[in-house]
Amino acid sequence: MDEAAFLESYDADAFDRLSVTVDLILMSVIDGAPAVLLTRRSQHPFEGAWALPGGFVGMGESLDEAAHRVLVEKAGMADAYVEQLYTFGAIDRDPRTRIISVAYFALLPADRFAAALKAMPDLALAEIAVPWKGETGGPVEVRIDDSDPLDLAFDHGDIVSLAMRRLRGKLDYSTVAFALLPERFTLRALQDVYEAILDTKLNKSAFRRRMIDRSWLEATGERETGASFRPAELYRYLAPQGDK
Amino acid sequence: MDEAAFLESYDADAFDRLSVTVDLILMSVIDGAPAVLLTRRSQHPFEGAWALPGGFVGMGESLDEAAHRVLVEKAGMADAYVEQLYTFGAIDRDPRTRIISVAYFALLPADRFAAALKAMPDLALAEIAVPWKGETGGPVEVRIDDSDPLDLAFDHGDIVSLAMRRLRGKLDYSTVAFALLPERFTLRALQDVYEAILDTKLNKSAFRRRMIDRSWLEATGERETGASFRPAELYRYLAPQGDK
DNA sequence: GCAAAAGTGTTGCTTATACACCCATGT
DNA sequence: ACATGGGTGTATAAGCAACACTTTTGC
Repeated sequence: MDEAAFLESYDADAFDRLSVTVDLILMSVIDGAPAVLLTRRSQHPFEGAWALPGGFVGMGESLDEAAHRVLVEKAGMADAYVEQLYTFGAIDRDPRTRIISVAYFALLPADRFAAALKAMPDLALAEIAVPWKGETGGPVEVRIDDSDPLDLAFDHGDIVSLAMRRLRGKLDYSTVAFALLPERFTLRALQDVYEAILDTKLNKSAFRRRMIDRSWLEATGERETGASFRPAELYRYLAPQGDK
Repeated sequence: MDEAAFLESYDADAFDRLSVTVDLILMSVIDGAPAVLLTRRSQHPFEGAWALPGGFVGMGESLDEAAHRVLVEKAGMADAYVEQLYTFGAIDRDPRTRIISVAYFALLPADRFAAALKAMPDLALAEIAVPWKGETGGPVEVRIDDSDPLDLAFDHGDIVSLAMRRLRGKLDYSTVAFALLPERFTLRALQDVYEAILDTKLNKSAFRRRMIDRSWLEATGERETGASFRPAELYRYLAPQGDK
């Protein structure tokens, strides 16, 4: 049998087929704290509980395409920095049937949420707190408006914890922080993002030098307005170019 | 309708269901070079081509369980350090039907391959070469016995490239290197692993100090035998304990 | 004694931290 | 003028690479 004939006669049902979803961890830094976008479930299972926005992956779309579709349809965002996080595949993670979830995490500047929150009333922003002072893993706490820590639907609490860990881990050696800021920003705003995610105070001059030496930044020559003190210079993120 | 009734009536076919596989990147360092275990395909598609060992995920097993099953059945290994790498979900990555693949990468000491290679004649070890001298991504070259670079089946070339990049990235800040060495090893052997993966020469004394300062290592007091020169001390990996 | 590799010490450079100080703006 | 945060310089400490050197074994 040649390959064409083989493919012609291939039976896709010879092996089990599973339901596959993508779930989105849409993160930002808001008022000095990391935050994640949640949606209130309107159906069973976990009706009324808070969950990550997600959706089933269709036959005709890649995983990345599905993630972008969910970003638009369920989270009300036009676009964002999106990156695959991890795939969750425990047998009983969903009470309905066997469902595998590919988690994507997305980063957005704080101001990008306003429109979506207004348009879609089942969405809310939750603050993430990292109770473990050390570096290594452990669950995080998620709160909406200073509530008690929420129990998220499914294994979404684990997913958010992993996303938070990944964000911390990538902060220093990658450019993820810039995805959390508007196009122009001050070095102080950049440092605030770092401090919120790492939950520490950083030294001002050391931070400035490190950032400028990396040459990921370009001074625009423009300055902040409206402050009642010396206005700070606005910087812009420079995508790495030569990369050698 | 309450939740029990909802679950009772849930139709798992309301959404598309996809075929899901796990593919294993079984890596080691052999004769001073990174290596990966490949299997020769005996069926269409890509009959005769080299591919990663893999298998379909069944309804009744988690992704991690499926990865371990493939490790045993397809790669002939009893156990190994295994970690999820990435999930590949392009629409046409498999000519048969829509198949999503969750890639796991596994690390083993060089001597653990001999038995499997003998017992399963369709397996082979391929050497990985990293042609790009810089840090960032790019495809790697895979060779069996000094052949020309192989074209692997499916998108397995991309998968191996990503695995190699991940291995490099994790080397410095994690303990993956110890998974590539036997239980007792010399500091020279450890340095050889680092040099093979990073494809650079490292400074001896700086390397020794760095490793010992990390306190991941314990001197056993025993020494190498059989060398015609000063025998080196044997060390053992100490799993991080307090972790604080 | 010689070859070969283990193992140590010293020096200098690069990078991070602490802290003091000056600068520019609105009130 | 002064309060406030932006921005810069310097001094000290920590970490790392280069290199020379000493030690221990088999032959």
